[in-house]
Amino acid sequence: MPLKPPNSRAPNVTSRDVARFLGVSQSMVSRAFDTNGRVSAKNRDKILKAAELLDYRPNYIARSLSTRRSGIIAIVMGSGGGLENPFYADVLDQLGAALDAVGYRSLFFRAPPDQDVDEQLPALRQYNIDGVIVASASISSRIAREFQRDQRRIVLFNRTISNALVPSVSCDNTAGAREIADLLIDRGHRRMVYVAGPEHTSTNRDREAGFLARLNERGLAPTALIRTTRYSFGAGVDAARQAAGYNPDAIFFANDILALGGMDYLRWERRRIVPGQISVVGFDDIPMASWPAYRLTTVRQKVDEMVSLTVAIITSSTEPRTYVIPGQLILRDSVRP
Amino acid sequence: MPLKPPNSRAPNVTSRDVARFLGVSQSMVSRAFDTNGRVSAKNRDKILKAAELLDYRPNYIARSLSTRRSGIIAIVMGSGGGLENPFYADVLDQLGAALDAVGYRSLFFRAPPDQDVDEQLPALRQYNIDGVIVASASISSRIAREFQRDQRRIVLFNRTISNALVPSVSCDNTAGAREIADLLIDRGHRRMVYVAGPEHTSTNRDREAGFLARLNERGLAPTALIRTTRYSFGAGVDAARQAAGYNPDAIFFANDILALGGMDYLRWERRRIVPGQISVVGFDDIPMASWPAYRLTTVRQKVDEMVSLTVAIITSSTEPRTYVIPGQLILRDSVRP
DNA sequence: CTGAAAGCGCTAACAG
DNA sequence: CTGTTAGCGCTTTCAG
Repeated sequence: MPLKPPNSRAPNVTSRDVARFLGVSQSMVSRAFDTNGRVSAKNRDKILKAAELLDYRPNYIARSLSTRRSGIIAIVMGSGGGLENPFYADVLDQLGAALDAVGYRSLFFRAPPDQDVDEQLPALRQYNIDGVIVASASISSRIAREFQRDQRRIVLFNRTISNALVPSVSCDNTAGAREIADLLIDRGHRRMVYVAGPEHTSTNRDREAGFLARLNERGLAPTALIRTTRYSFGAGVDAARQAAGYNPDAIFFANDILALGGMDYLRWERRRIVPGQISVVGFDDIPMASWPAYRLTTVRQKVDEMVSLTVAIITSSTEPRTYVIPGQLILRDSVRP
Repeated sequence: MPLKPPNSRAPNVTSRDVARFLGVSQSMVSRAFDTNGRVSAKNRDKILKAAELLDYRPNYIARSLSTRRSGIIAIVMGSGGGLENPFYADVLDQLGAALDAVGYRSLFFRAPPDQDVDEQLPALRQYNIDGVIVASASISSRIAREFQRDQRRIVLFNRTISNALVPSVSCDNTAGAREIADLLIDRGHRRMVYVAGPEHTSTNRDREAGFLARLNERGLAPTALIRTTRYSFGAGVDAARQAAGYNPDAIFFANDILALGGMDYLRWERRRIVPGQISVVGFDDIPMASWPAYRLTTVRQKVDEMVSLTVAIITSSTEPRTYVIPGQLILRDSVRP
């Protein structure tokens, strides 16, 4: 706990105050706030009214101390590849809203760049977190299991762990990438380069594998494979610069933000016509992908579906296992007809 | 607290366990974890080691119950005008990081669209929140004061309340807008329209007032003033469509995301050359503003400075008052030379 | 259905 | 410096 002056008495109204006010026992007040606490309808009513009158609200901290639950879900994101990617800003926004809707609060954690969240998780225990959603960051299965053993829910968002058993929901990155391979080949491209995202991310692994596998199945190989170390606009322009050296007729970027950077580089630095001279494709379908200046062809991740599932797992209203949601190819104007 | 099964005993190791293990008192263990608790160096050492050995960590919930502090700061954003504006994604990211750095955690709250956060604040009390940062949402001064009286810190980020006394840090929106007025006039524009953001936001009020005032001082008046109801790309294109009817030679949008939408509309729907036929200006300097496809002239908000100040107020390491940080005019290519 | 009593795990006087 | 003793505000047996 940080640097804080001692506390001055700002006495809150407690359940005991309400009890005294009404001349009933404190535990009855407690029960009145429990949906299935045994209290006569009449008394519950009386208590709820008095509570309102006295401006009483149950203190979650105290409740949490005895129940070992907090009503709080932690959302963990890497600080590299987190909010700086608009896709995850959207994910965070939607997750927060969905969690809110079922009565949970979200505690927002950031994992240090290029480090998994193993360090952070034990700390979460200190807050009696009910569950954690790990998005855009990785975690070891050992830590994950340990967490689960503690009756805490965990779900990986767009991440998977080799050793299964820890539930996850992600986009079908492999299939999406395969579709893109087909699209590009069918449109007559033969000099294709793949711009990979950070190596340790499972999204990149799957997209890369899917794309390459499909190329191979159709008797082709990528002209080059370029690696970036982060998902950012800047990394996209750097990658495109390198890619340009191979004189490609199409570039598939591991995600949209990379693709946008690449596209801008090609158009404004190299004066290339997209898609006239070169096609570019991304993945995610972030808002900017549909902006008129880009009209990027991409694969949409169905975030709303993914979010509902994630929250359903957290609330135990669906089976905790691996879910893979198909993406949706969005044809716009960055690939030649 | 949401729907959750009862809890199964997953007994945590407590300070008492450590005490017993070492044959010292439980309170000594507690003190050992308090930076200025009176414990002999030797004993503290022993305790810290034993704690590590037993994998003991202080339970923040229990601590919070007795200290009435939580080490948690709430960040409140409106769901309209929150994360969907990249500016606030960045703010959230930086606030989170800065808070982390001083040992605080951030609880993320969203205010329902077009509603102030008055409803939410009392709920925060239930979590023993140490403070709250209100960004992109409004709050009544009554509620704010009540919160402060409770020894809780509050700071408004880019929002101000007529009745001062609640600390805030914001960009000098008025001055920034005046600079833009000067820029546009100096570059010879005479048919200028202002595209306003949502009426109830203080950022918009100040930008609008500054722009109009400066125009007036220089003997000019806007050709039109168009109102939007949200800060979004889509709202920007709609506004530009209306603006086009007035045949303006420059449009100042209340913020960047609006401006980007407007620019794309003008270029791709109306085939206008920016800035050849029409100039456009925004405010904020979000990452996309510098993308080659846009090169938007705008006023940069110094987010890092604003964030440091905000956190400093929260940690009481600086005087809680109104801070106004000057913005910085960023000249790019969307205004004619 | 209702009340009394015993904690949840920690901090904070208060003596020694 | 160290141990003892009360709570923080709520949930949860357990009797009645």
